[in-house]
This record gives sequence, structure tokens and C-alpha cells, in this order.
Amino acid sequence: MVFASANSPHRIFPSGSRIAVLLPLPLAGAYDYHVGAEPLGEGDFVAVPLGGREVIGVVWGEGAGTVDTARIKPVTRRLPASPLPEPLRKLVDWVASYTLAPAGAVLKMAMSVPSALEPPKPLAACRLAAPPPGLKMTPARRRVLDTAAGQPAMIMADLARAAGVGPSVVKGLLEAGALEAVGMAPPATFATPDWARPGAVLSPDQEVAAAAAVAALDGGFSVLLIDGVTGSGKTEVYFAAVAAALAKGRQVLVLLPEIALSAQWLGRFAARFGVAPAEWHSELGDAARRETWRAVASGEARVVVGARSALFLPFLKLGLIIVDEEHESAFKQEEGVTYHARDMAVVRARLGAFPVVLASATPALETLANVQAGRYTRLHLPDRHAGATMPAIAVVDMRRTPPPRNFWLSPPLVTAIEETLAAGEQAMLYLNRRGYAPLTLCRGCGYRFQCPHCTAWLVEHRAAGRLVCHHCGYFIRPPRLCPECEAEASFAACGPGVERVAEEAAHRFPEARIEVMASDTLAGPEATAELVRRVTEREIDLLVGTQIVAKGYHFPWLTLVGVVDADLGLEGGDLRAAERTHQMLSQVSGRAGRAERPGRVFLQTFQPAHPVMLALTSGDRDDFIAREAEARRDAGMPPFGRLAALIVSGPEAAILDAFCRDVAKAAPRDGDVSVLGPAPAPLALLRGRHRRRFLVKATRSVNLQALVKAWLTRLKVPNGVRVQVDMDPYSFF
DNA sequence: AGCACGCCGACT
DNA sequence: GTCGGCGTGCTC
Repeated sequence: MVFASANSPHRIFPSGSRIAVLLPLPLAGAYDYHVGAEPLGEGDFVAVPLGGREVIGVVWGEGAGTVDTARIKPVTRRLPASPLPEPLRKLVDWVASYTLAPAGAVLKMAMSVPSALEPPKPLAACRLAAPPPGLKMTPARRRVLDTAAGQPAMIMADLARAAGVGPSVVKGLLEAGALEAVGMAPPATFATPDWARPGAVLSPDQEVAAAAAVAALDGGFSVLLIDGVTGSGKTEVYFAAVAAALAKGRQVLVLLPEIALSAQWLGRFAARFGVAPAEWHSELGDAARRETWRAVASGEARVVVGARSALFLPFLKLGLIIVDEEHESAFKQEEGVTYHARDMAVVRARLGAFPVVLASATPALETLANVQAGRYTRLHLPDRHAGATMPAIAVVDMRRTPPPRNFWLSPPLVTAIEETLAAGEQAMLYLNRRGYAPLTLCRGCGYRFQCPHCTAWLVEHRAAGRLVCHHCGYFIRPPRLCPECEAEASFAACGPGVERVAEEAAHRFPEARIEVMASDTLAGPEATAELVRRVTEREIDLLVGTQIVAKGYHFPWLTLVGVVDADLGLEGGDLRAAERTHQMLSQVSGRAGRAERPGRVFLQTFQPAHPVMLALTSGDRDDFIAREAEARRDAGMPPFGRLAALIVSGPEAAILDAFCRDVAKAAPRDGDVSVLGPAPAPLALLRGRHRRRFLVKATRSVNLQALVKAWLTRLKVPNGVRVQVDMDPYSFF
């Protein structure tokens, strides 16, 4: 029995009725329970019995009625928290049906802080009471009572501090009865950003884009793409939309690919709005997590900046989402529920009927195709802000001007670095390879150090004195003798990593202050911020870094970028290899010459005629993307066709391969569908598990989810084997 | 995800 | 003869 009509936003279920409760567990669906004495509403958080224990779940709707009534248990209690908002419930269902993950597994992401569901603990505070007769008065006690007299109630520690006494004095007065204890609600920790503050002066292009983004706030759901070259001031444009959304009383979510590395972004936000935004990422402590979750649910936190998981926060009145660096593959969750945060942000905006703004200097091909199809609106910023010019990009042909043997910097690049340093400017060398050398082999017998758990070489990290697997973290200390032929001191480091390039640079430019920046050389957000500060303040002349240096940093004195190996990333049959390499090199090139001094970029390559290199040197991105898109269209690949991957893994290769034959036999046969595989996944052995991959390619008209689901139900998965579905796979690993 | 039930090695 | 290893299977 349901009182409210079906299209009501919030149904109420009376006592005794049968409801579906979704639990944050990887179960096939919601479970039915009976409503207890108090009626329950959709979205309410409830504690329910499950196999002898108690689990917290969410009232998901009317009971399905498929289970015998005798087995249905009553809900234990309703938790005193505001219900999970309807758009978020719909998002959970949407993501579950799209990714083929169990709805409960998706709900778990929206219930990441169970402790936030209990009422916040009131703070121990006290206020002045009627003075008890015979109270011993001391100067310290006098000061406490005088301080407390002017206040309704004070936190005990604050009162002691304000009166200039130790905590024991306050405690003594409390025991004597001169003060009485009261519970106090915790003070608001999330200040409201001041949207009325004037922002930066915008260029005419920025002005137009900002006006369009602001206007979109009145138009319900829409997707805007701010497509602006590096240094064009995209952030200031979407800050205008953030300010306007705040003025309308809405909450705003800003998704960044890697929040932990975005100290500069936080600084800009604080400069624009006067306060820090609420943050949401994996490094948050328990208390901060709980506080933030509650403040998002209550609407107190007005702007949240976060990693992809922030999409599943219980916003009370979300009214704008920004996805910055929307092309970043870090938005694709690869483990557990495999979702793409950019695409799910678009879904969330549609469910909430508000706009979403995507921003990038190198938008994803998918996004540009959506612009082309008229689904997204493009706001173009073709020029750099404040008169800065785009850097001049030159190719260094490594076949014609190679570096000496066992060196990696070509003569033209070395000359350019010398010139830059002599001019008192900064240079950056980019190489997307951590460590010293990616492969170590024995000169005597050819033995190569390999990870025992993965299909990967061990990477030498000379500073740490280790050989490390970059996939599972396995490491060893380099042995003295070759494990194969027992030769002594026979190891040769093959190829460069950032450590080795830094070593070469130190040798070439002995006067320069050189620093390496890679994810494993940075201890944490503070250490990163400190290094960024030292570069900004010119305490470093030459920065050698992995992709971490490509991400949005603004170093005014950096005028030269050298890409040590521009071809890295082009190999491998990855669908997006060329696109990604182009994006990566555009982004890293964009670090050069962002202020008055013009920038130069040198790309060291063995393929100077490769379309990626030509696109970069000519600056004709659109032509490059058009050709890439054409190739994908011809091949029926995304976004013109649909792709799903089935990763089958298990500890025993023989069992796995036998099962793979069953999977292939049960594969769907249809004119619009083709199944490739089983192929060993690029990392055929990962963390001790063998992996095989099937790829399903279909036309856009095919319901790929239904097809894959039906395929999976035809399979009998043996023990120890796992089948993982990845819709729209990105990395093909 | 827990937690139970269920069949094979070293202990009082 | 029991305590306990964690392998499989269910939980409305």
C-alpha cells in the first residue's frame, strides 16, 4: 500500500508495508523488508537485519514481492539522517544498469561514510550557572566566571583559553556547580564563498564564454565545453558560472582529475572567492570526511572540489558541475565499478536538470564528437590570456641529430637549455617514465629482471636502491651477482627514466639547480605544494618530471619544454594512443611561455612525420582530430560504435583458458556485433593472476548492456575465476 | 561484504 | 579423540 502517487518525488510507506531496501553490498538487487511501527520514506537510511547481523541500507521503493512473506524481516530502525536525495538514487540505478555493476556496489560509493549517518556528537560546552553557596573564589576562577558571563555557552577548552587559565580550573567550577554543562552543535566549518567579489578582468573571448555559461544556469540541463588553449583562462570563465550558481543558492561540484595534486587550483579558488572550498578525495581523514559528508547533505558546503568519487556525495541542491581537464583518463575508474566520472557527471546533471561545464585545452575526441553532433555546446578560447603567445613547437629528428651513446638529450635540445638557463629562465624536461632505467639486463648472459607477479620488467630506482614493479609494487634490492650466470657487476641499465635524465642534466649543466618531480618522489600534497612553490619562485632552474608536471601548473619563468621521448605512448594497439599522446604533449607544451616571455618546445622523436608530431608543430588540432575521428568511424570504434571489455582472470592458466573457450562458445552472434578474443590482456599476468580479454564491438543501435548481461548468464564461472565487465574501456589493460 | 557451515592436520 | 585452517554459499 502506497499513499503517494507514482510520480511523486517522495513516496511514504506506512507501517507494516513491504519495501525494498538497497544494501551497500554486491548483491544482485534490493532486499525486501517490512516497515516497523514508524512509516518510512523513499531514500531513508535504515538499519536492517541480514543473516544475523545488522546492515545499514537505503529505502529504495516498494517491495518486489518475489520472496516468501514468512522470510521477510522488519526494519530495525530509521537512522536520524536526511534521506539520500532522489537524483543521487537515480544516479545509483543509472550507473548500475550502465556499468552492469550490482546496484549495491554503486550505492556503497554513495555511502562511503557510515558514521556520518549518526547524529553529530554535541561538543562539551558550559555556561554560567547560579553561583552555589560557599564557592571558593580564586583569581583564576573569577576570570573564568567573568568570561563566561558574557556568553550564552562556550566550548570548555575555548573558555579556559579565553580566560587564560588551565582546563582544570573550568573543570573545578563545573564540579562545584558554578558552571553547567550543555551540549553545543558543532560550529559551521564550511564558510560560504563570497560570489560577489570581483573576479579577474576577462578578455572579450572569455567574457562571451562566461556569459554563455552563466546564461545556461537558467536553461535546465545542458552540456557546455570550454575549449581553450593552455593558458587561455578557462578557470576564470567557469568561476563566473560558479559565482552565478552560488548567487542562485545552488551547490556546485568541481571535479578535478587528481585533487591531491591541485594546490595551485585551491589557491586560485581562495583568491577568487575568499574562502577554501570543501574538498573530497581519498586522502581525507575520518573526521574531515564525516564533516564534509554532512555539510554536503545539509547544503552548508556550497562548493565541493573533488576527485571522481565526489559525484556520489548527497548534495541537497546541486545546481552546477564543472569537469576540469575533462579529457583526463584519470576520470575513468578502472577497479570495482568501472565508470567514467565525466560521463556520469553529464548523467547527474541531466537527472538534476542543471548544466555541466567541461573544460580542457585538448578535449576528448568523444566530447568533440558530441559538439559536432549538436549535443554539447562549444565555447571557444583560441588565444592565451593577457597577451601571452603560444609556444613555438619544433621537432628534433633523433635519427639526424642523435645524442651520444647512453645519453638522451640531443645536441639541439642541449643548446636550447643552455640558452634558456643563460637568460635566467627555467626549463623543463618531460619523460613519462619514473625511476632510473626501465630495464636492467646482464651483459654476460642477457638475463632480464622481471616481476614474478606481472608481465613487466622491474624498473631500477637508483635513488631508492631498488628494482621495482610499477604494476604491483613488488621490489628487490639489486643483487651483487647475476641470478642466472653469477657474473659480477655485469648489469646494464637500458633506457632512460627521469632519474637518469636528471643525472645527465646535472652532468651537462653543472651550475643548474635541478629537481625531479614524479609521483614516487613526492611525499604528499604538502611536499608537492612546496616543490611547486620553489619552481614558481625560481629556486629551481631545471625541472625533470613525469606526466605530473604536465598538469595545469603555471610557472611564469618557464620558457623551455623538452620532451625527451615524444614517441613514448604511440606504441601498443591502444585505440586512443595517438589521441592521448597528442593531448599529453599539448598539455606539457602548454607549460612553456605562459607569461610575458615566449616559450619554446622541443619534441625529440624518431617519427617526425607522424600525424601527432605534425599536428603539434602545425598547431592544427582540429584537422588531427577530424582524421582520428574518420579512422574510428571507418573501424566502427567509439564514439561511432560501442565497445565493452570482458576481463577474465584467475590464478591458474589452464582452468582460465578452458573457461575462456566456454565464454567464446557462448558469445553473442549477431550481424551488428563482433566479439574479439580471448586474447591475453596486455598485462597477461597481473598481481599473480592470469588475465584474458574479450572485446565486444557493436553498432550504436545495439543494447550492449543487455547483450553482455545475457552472455554472462549463459556462463558457469569456475572457482577462483573472476569476470569483470568494463563498458567503454579506456585503458586496454 | 560478513558470517556460517563444512571437511582435513597438530594438539591437550 | 578435539581445535581450527579457510573454501563455498547465503543473506530479504
